Amino acid sequence: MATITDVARKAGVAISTVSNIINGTRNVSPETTQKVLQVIEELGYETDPVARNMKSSRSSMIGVIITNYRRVFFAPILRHCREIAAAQGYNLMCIESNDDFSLEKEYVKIMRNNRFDAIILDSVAELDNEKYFHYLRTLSTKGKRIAVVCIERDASMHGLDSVEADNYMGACGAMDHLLSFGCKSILHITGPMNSWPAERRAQGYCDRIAAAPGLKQHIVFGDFSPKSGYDAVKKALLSNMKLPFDGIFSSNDQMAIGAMKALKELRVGVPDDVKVVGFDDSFVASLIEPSLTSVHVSGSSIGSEAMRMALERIADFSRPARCWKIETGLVVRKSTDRNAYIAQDFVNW
Amino acid sequence: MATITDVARKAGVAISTVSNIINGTRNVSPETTQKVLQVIEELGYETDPVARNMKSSRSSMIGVIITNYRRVFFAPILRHCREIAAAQGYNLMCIESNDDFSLEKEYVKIMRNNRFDAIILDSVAELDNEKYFHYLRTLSTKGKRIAVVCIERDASMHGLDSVEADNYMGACGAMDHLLSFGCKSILHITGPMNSWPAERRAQGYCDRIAAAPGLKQHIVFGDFSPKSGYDAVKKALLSNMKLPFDGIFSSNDQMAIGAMKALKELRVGVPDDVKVVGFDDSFVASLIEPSLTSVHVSGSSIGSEAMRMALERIADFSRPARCWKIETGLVVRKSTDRNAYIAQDFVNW
DNA sequence: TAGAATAAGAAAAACGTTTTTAACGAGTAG
DNA sequence: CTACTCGTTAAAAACGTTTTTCTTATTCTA
Repeated sequence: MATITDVARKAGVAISTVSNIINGTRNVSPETTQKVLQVIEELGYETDPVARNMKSSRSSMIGVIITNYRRVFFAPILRHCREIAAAQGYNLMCIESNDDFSLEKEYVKIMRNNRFDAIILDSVAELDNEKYFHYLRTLSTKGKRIAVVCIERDASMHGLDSVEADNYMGACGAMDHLLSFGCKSILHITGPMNSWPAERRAQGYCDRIAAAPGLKQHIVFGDFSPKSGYDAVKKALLSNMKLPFDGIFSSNDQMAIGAMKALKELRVGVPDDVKVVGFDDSFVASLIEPSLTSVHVSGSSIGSEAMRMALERIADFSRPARCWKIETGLVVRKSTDRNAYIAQDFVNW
Repeated sequence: MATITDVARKAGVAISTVSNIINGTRNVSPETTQKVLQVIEELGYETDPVARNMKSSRSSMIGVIITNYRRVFFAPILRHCREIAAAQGYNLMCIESNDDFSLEKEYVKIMRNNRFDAIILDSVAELDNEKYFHYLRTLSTKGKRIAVVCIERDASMHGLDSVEADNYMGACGAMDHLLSFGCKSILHITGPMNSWPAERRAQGYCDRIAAAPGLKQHIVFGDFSPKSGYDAVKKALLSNMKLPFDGIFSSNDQMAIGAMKALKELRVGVPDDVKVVGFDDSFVASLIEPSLTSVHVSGSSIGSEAMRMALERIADFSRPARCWKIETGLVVRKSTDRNAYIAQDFVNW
């Protein structure tokens, strides 16, 4: 591997001159530039990113920490993060925390120590974990500055840029949809306890139940996995002789599908006996039969907005933190309305 | 951030002594060790990985390049890669090439320049791309040594460690299964052209068709996306009045599910009119209705074996390259056999 | 035309480590 | 008592950049 020294020597100029040409740091005469560029070409020289990082504390790397690769929801987020980052010369590096806070912290530290320029973080931390969020905040304030953007939660009160889908309103919309069919008993299958979106969705459920005269909460705890949705229904149905609910609002699609699987095994009709609504509108929603009504969350928007925020933050660390809310929208399919039809459904997959 | 110099000064020893203690490079007297360790604790010193990398060309990072996050198949691979790597103190960093060879090359280069210690690579390169594989080979032979392990293809003839599912035999098994039901016309939906597993699976299909008296090839090209499976069936059925096939062998589950969706819309019964077999046995296979018969490929084995190979390679760059074959197995579900039953199906999800 | 301002390039100092080489006693053998 | 090894520790040289400071030559202004 040729080094900058080799280039300088072969071109007969000083090292600093080569550096200035590469980075456009200072004026260099056209002739010198020309010659150096040619030598760089000849030698196939590439700047060593590690040495550059060492000296300038820029790595050109942006890290994304997601909770779980199994959640198909993350695919479009990562895709768009990468695309936006690449357009500005940044390289994406992704890791999964496996819903484990200590693993998340470990990777944040690794990225900090390696001077990543930004971190897009889908955290599982409690939102009132003052100490942790303060620590995250220091990453963008003290010394080497690392832009931190939270996704799927609003951490702007902690001084962190955030991008979040409007999970609460999405849940309300889903509930309104079920209620509009006259559902009298709606089961909610939650996500894992440490998921902020899951918490917001549950809150929407609770509020709508509270506002509907005569309706009672019926909650089963899940963990976003299909199996937990399946188990939730099996459990609820085994303990009762007659059908204890006529609607299901699931905190994500994958559990909703598990739930529908269980219903089918138990010969319960969807949407006739039970109407089911999922969340995320991930690709599986349009694939299964009956297709799944779901709250659409634009992963691509989350990904690109989060990355845009990160890049803006890198450009200016002084502006105040913002939270970008992404609108959700209900996509009605056959799991609630047997006549629903969407022309170009799952066209993106 | 405290540096090693701060530690040395405060402990009243030389920098090299501190380094030796941290890395266990040389004997240091117990008293000195004790004192230095204490100072490290007090100062909260952490070794700067960038500086270490600069000097020693070890980054403690292992990169994984997968083709596409949308393929749910990758989740367990990544999970297990991370776990095995973490046990030895390595950090995983993952990126998707989006099935794009130039992007793949770019990321290989980035990982090389950043001195990643190993790269687990799901390449989309043509297997006869001598130049590229030779380049990959040089990464582990010349200068700074980077262990390269290919997954989902056998690149051992190019001197690269490989881990690969036995896609060919898996495909043969799937075909034998369909043939055992007396299927007379089997449609194959392929994966993308640049996917080696897809190529092997197609080869298994072709060979079994050739060996079966009176059967003809019937191939539609897909790209692993559900939509392409859906389109494949729609196209095949629109052009014919009567059902042109009684079996479908799809190169992955996601296309098989798209195909089944199309069949359902066209009121074709599965498994009665058409029997469907997928590949990968991903979590969606057990979720849909009817559940999907699929060739099981252990993503967890691929992930952990690949990482193990990488770690062994790091420990010894001289041994010859190997290819580890992962056995596949058919998981029979209701898309081929209406009476199939699996007790703890999709228990892992 | 003297003196200052400007431009281009060179030299050198860092960044925080690892690793090689050197230094210094103390113990041991001849 | 010299010479040698051995066990510790210190000193210094890298690793490949960026960036600050220093030269030198050239142009501009009064």
